[in-house]
Amino acid sequence: MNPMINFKKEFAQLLSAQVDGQLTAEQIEIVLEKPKQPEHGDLAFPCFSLAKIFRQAPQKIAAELSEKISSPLFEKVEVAGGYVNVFFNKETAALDILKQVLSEQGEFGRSDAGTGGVMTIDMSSPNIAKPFSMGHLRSTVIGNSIALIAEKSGFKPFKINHLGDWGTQFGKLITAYKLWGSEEKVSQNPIKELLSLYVKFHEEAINNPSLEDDGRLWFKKLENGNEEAMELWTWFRDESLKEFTRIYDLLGIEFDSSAGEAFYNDKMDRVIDLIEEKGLLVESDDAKVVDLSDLELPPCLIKKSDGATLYATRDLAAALYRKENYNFVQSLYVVGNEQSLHFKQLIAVLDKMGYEWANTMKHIPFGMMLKDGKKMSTRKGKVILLEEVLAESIAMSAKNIQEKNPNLTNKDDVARMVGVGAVVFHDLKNYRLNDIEFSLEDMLRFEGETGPYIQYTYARACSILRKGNWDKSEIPAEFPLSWTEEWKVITALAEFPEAVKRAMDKYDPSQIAKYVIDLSREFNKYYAEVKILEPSEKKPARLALVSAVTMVVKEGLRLLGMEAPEEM
RNA sequence: GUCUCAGUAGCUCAGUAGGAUAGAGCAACAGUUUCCUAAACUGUAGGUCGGAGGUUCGAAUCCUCUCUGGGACGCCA
Repeated sequence: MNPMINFKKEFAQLLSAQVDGQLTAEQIEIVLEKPKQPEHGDLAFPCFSLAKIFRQAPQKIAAELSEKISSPLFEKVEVAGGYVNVFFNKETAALDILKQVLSEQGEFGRSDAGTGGVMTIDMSSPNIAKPFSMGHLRSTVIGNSIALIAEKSGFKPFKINHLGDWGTQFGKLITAYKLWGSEEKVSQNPIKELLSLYVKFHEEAINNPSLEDDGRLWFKKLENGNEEAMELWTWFRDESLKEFTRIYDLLGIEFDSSAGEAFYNDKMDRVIDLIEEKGLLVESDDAKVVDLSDLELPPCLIKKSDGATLYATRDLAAALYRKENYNFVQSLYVVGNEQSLHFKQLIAVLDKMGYEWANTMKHIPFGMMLKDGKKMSTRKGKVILLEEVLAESIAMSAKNIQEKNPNLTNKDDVARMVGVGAVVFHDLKNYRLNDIEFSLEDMLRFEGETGPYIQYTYARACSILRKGNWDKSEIPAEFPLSWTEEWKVITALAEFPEAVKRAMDKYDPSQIAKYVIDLSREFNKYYAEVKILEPSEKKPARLALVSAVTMVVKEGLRLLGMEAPEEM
């Protein structure tokens, strides 16, 4: 239980008892707000809605209410404008919060809201034979963070890397390889060579449209198990996975399943049969579709005129497979914004098929990584490689360490944590749906609201604890403090559980990132203002506070998929 | 054309189940280290919240219209 909730509940109950039954404590709790200005206290009740009911000026109501509110939890109740503002008893509140954080440590903020239900998360899903681009980073880190937040919220996350290892693109690639490729070149530098073949295919296809037909033909052969096609496909796939694994290792991300699109090849007929059985399959221009016009959606294409399957068919098969094998209570798809229509159609088809669990599937869209204000296109070879960006970021971080802390023992490790952290945090700190204009300069900025800033805050706090010989298992029984300087840090700590809840409710890791920025800012101000290690009767309590900060910052970073170096 | 997402300080963004004086970071300028890591902190400057109506005691937040930009819209994924 979040300690702040006690204060909120107390205030709401006291108010409720004074309003002639016009508002319940629960209703009041919802409208209670945290004032923006610290001089307005810690919690405020706006009286405007009561003004109508009682036909009195809100200021007058507030004044009357304030006289009747008193509790040992509050040190002061004031009236300002139409608000009743209360100030918490800092000693009591601080003690409650610190004791809780220090005893729960990394468990602080955990909830059982998910009641152990399985949440599948379709994420990352890079395309085989294409480089791992900055675009895929978003799905990967957002999905990973949502999984961590879900676990903390009582779900059982199940991360699925739905590899793009099937589709017409492979027909195109095989065509291009047979025309212009060389085994030697591909072996030497697989991804780069395959990408340039893919790009060349699209360049040539502009003047030679029959290439597209060849591509489709080769894909058809692949679907029919043609030996040559299968051999090439397996080769391309293996080489790609090697590269992807290198990146996932760097990011510290693992999957519970890497069943890609090809995995569902033998599960397609059944889905199509099922759709047909329900009488949903309609023929249209030689293709098979499910009509969705009653929902004002374009029809969902199930089978092409040449009999080959499509993306939607595979996703339907995958949805069915996941429900049957994992029995999810929620199924998330962390996939770009531009595919919203596809997921609307997917859910609509499942709904029409009579699966009541269709509405437990959720598309978690995110904005695009833009280059010069435009979408990046693999076909035109306009991609930015994640691995190169990570390498630059790590190099930059190593350079900083060399300048600022040359005696650091595990330099390489820390450079990796900070370099990777900078890139991950940059991606997660803003609202998911915002487009991001790619800027290496922004990404490698290590000052201000950045990953390194948070990690630095953590390292500084750890340094103090080391010098103060703080034992983190020790929880002092009392803290003889007035808590004026530390009050903002303490309230920031108390807000962590709410940030986790918000992040879960909105499937939005940026809620955690923003929280961790706020907490770090408050701590850094405190650090600049108060000499924590200076001998004083307050020192043990201050160390306890610093210890609590390290625990929450570290846990916040963990939920974002980032590491926290104890020195940097 | 239809649908959809967005427009807040020079730049990047918070703030939206309506609430008090719209907040940060970067960039600019001025400071802070004999003292716990200056990847930090303090201060100055910077705004008709795209525009116009409307609802309301109260609107960046809700409704309508409008302008601008991104994206999607059947045989790619």
